[in-house]
Amino acid sequence: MTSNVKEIFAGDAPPAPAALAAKVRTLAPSMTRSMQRVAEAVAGDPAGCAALTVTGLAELTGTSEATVVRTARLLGYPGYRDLRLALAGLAAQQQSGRAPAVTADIAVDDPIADVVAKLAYDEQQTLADTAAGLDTVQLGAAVNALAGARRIDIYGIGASSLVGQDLAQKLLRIGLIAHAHGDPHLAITNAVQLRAKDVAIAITHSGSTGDVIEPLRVAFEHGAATIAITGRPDGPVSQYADHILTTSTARESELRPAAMSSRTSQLLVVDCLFVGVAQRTYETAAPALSASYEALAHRHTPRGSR
Amino acid sequence: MTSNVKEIFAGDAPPAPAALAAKVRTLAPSMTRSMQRVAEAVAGDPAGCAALTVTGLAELTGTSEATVVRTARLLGYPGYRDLRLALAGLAAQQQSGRAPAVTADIAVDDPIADVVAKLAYDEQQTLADTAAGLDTVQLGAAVNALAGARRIDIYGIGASSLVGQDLAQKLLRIGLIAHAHGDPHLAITNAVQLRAKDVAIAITHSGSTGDVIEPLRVAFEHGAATIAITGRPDGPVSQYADHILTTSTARESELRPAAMSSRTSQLLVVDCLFVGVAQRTYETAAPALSASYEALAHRHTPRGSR
DNA sequence: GTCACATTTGAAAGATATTTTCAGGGGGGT
DNA sequence: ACCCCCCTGAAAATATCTTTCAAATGTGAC
Repeated sequence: MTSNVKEIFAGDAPPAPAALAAKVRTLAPSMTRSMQRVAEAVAGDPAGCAALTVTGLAELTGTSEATVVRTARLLGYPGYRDLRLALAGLAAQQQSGRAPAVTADIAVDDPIADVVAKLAYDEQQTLADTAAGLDTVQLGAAVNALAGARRIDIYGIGASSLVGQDLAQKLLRIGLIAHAHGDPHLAITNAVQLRAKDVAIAITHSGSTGDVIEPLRVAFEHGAATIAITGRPDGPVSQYADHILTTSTARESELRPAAMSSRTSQLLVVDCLFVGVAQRTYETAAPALSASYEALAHRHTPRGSR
Repeated sequence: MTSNVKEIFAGDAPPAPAALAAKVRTLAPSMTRSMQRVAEAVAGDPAGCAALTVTGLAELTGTSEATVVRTARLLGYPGYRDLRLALAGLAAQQQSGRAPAVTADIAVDDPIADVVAKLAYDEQQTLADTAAGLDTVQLGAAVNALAGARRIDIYGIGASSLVGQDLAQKLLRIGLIAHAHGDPHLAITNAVQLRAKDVAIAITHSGSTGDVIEPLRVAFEHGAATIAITGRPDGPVSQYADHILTTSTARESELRPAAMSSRTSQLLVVDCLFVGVAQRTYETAAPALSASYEALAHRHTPRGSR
């Protein structure tokens, strides 16, 4: 047990996960020259070495396969194959570690990969914020109103109009009578028809979009239950809303208009409403959901279905 | 470039690091039964599988070595060896990183607070998967095509129609000529007008929505650049797409229809396209962006606007 | 300075693991 | 019920990894 380093480590160390760099430093002194070259390469560029075969690494370091294997053994692995796996793991960890560079604003010269990462991160953040800030009592009340509604009118303009359409589509699919209005005049004309047992929903990020507030006011005054989905719960729209659902406001930048995160936020709220209503009306919703799915099936060409 | 998934991925995607779970879900539908077993094992226990040899994994899944290799290829790796390395990386990331907060399906009797939490979590997951699985090379090419386009036509039906409208709205706002078509017949009628320098975009989660594929085919045959945003890159729609942008597929349940996560995924892709184009055309886009913002200001009642 | 010994090193043989080939079998369509 | 196509796994072919062994190199003693 004198000079054989291999024996010192025998049996004790399960292959090292991330302690590899440290182990290299620890053991370097006890290594022969060519082994040190290998260890150095491995510690210096785990990702690159993980991509190499024994022969490749041997050539890169100007040594032989045997030396590479000996080095792997010395580091505590049964063979080169296992060292390679550990190397891949290490590389992945290192890479994921330096991820949080994405918090910065999107710049004009950002490579496309950064844009993807930053957008995804921002939207995830928006979702978390929205979920955290959503008042479940208000949400529950809104769901109740919707579940028993005779008719549902939804008002939204611009980007919010699409969110309204999304909600209307979903509610229709579970058998409710919902309509999304894009045109402010038609919206008001229709709002006049509403009465108790009906529900009106206004979607406006700013909380002060006149074209959306007006129809909600009319609905409110005619006795319908009213819901506001807005990022400004203190805005004018709230005057006429029985239930206020707050969406989150994320910082915006030139290349990332507010419309993006408000849309994400609004959609989450809308999904929550939908699922809540679907739960409440499960008896009728379940068959309706599968029915609409079946009806669409023939619209898809058979190929690629398996 | 028809139905061969291998070719679709050839050359473009360097083996995925953390996108693996997402990729498994994306490609699972196009897999054969035994391949699915392998993919399932791999996605379910990356660490465990990384420790296995081809033969071991074949035995574990009750299949043959050949099938394991085939699965690895389908997932975008040159062979099993490389899949194994990626697996080791994934395992390392998982272990070092986050708690794998398991999300149960949304149940009928879930309290509303749980619904909010689960939906938010699922959508965050969808975003992460989409970002990880998005091919930035394809994305860059698509952005290039859009940035120089004379005219842009967008096809989407049902839920995807809203995504198309969202994209059209955004592109219009930075001075591009974009139109989202909801009606299949009008879409085809318009597609005939397209020629080189024009871009056609088809949005379909299933990749096999005839009403969307047809106009894309027409556009393709008239020499327009074509982009497909789909969850099934091996689907029929890809035949006529110069650039394929893959959206992620999340598991769905009765109360959480696939439409929800596919919409989230599609919107992220669309946002990436938009920001990419805005970067590329910054000179004209920047003034256009602020101009449209100013134009809207008077539509908001003064109170609560700041 | 030279010899003897111990140690390191790489070439090549040997053992595993991976990939490819190919023929039999099962499922879906007509 | 039949046929065709495509999936599937056994086995051959190849690549990769491991071991062996002899030559080369360095080290210390005389």
